[in-house]
Amino acid sequence: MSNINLVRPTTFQLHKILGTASAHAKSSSPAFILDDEQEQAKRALLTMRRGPIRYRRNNTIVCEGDPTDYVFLIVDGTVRSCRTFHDGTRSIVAFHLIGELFGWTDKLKHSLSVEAATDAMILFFKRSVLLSIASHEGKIASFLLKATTKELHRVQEHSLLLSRSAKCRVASFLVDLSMRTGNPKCIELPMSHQDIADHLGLTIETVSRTITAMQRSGLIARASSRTLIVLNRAALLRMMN
Amino acid sequence: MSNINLVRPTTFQLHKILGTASAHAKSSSPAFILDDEQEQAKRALLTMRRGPIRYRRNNTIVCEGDPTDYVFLIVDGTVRSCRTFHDGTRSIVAFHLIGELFGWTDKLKHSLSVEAATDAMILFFKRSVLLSIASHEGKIASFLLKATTKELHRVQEHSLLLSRSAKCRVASFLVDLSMRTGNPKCIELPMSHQDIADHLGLTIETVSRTITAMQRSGLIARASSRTLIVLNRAALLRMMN
DNA sequence: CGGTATGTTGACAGTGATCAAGAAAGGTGG
DNA sequence: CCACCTTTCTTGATCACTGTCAACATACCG
Repeated sequence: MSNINLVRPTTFQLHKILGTASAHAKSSSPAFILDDEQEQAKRALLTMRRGPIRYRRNNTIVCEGDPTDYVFLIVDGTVRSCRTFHDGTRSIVAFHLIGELFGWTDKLKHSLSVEAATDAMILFFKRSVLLSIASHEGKIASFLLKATTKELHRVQEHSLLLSRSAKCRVASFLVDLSMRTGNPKCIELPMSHQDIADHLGLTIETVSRTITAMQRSGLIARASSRTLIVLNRAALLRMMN
Repeated sequence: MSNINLVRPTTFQLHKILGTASAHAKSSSPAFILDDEQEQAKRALLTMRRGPIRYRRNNTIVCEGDPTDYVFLIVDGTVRSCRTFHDGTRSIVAFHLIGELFGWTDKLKHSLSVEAATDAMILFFKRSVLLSIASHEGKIASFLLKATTKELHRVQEHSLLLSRSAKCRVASFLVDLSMRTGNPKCIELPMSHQDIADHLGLTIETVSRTITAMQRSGLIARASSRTLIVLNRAALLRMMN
């Protein structure tokens, strides 16, 4: 774990983040934790936080094989969970955006590396403490279970994506990203094309060609190098099949 | 949910299954639930079971879109979690073997279909009941969290597999299956080649060719149409990279 | 024993990878 | 603000892995 820089966030920021996380969780599922329980869970979490620590782009937050002492919450930025194979190829299992909790496991060692895809601020929670609190605090247990369940859904959908065509993969990725960031019309890519390629099981050339093709067909336009404008959402959705 | 036949299992069978499930969970992770808590969790689960129901091979247990009223435990057989796309292609996200709990979600509707890959016996647990018990019974909450975490790990590894070569995918699948069934030397395939192909994002022809190639290289032998003998495990592991 | 489902093998085609070159973007120091 | 350098992205030509189509073989089952 290589901590580049240590920054104290304002209490306002923390509450904003945790608020974002729970609001997000609530909207996509039936009543799972009551609102006052959410509040209690939040307060309990805040008292046991460590950090946040600031990471520069492409720095490693944890390596594969590191002990699973901490769970992470993204205060700012985008991170990638990935593995680099012996032949040098890399696969990115998931991107995690602002407000998301990740890195939970019941293993002793992390099975994936976690790296900052952009400059990022990360809050740390000691896993053992989280676990012991969860054992007698139903709200924390529910919070953990919900975060894990949501992550499971996300990875399931991603695994389904990987056996489809390059066009479908890129279209799905862009639509999904626009949904997650909450702006369906304008897609700000926080990661490089290489990161996208490694996430979709494609090469950077194929990603580039696919996006260029979408542009030529009038589905999207480029506002800047990493900002896409959705011109024909219906056609984009059709491309996902 | 189409229940073909209803069979009452012996108490012996039930305890065997739940015993298997917890022994399995225990071996692959650090102390998470104490043993007596495991026992209590088991007993609590047993009192709220429904079924088991018997399903014939290829019958549907739940359809994508069905309400998520129940969570499932496999008493016997192998099931597949899958999705069929508009163009008729099918992808299998995961196979679930005897003793595994699956189908947990925080959504209102199942996002995947669940089908019997072999004749199977399934125990049902009402999700709402499980959830309300979990809110004040730490053991059940831990049980659920652990099952979900384990499933998340499995799907993560699978998504990593899908961006690798056909040879690597098939080799990894066979090795993984031999580990899960607990017999590293003899692989009894409970599912068809078509199922394997749909799981690995390949065609049935490629799966067939790859297995034939392994046989010709002396890595494996065929005892019967669906039973493989591992002759050179080291080479098989090397093929996984 | 015959019929259907499942698996195997070959010939060929296509999607996406690889290799290579160049263009654009971003960052740094003068 | 510009020159310079590095990183990232784009585009083209070619290749290879895996898919497609077709025919046949084998297993399974009433």
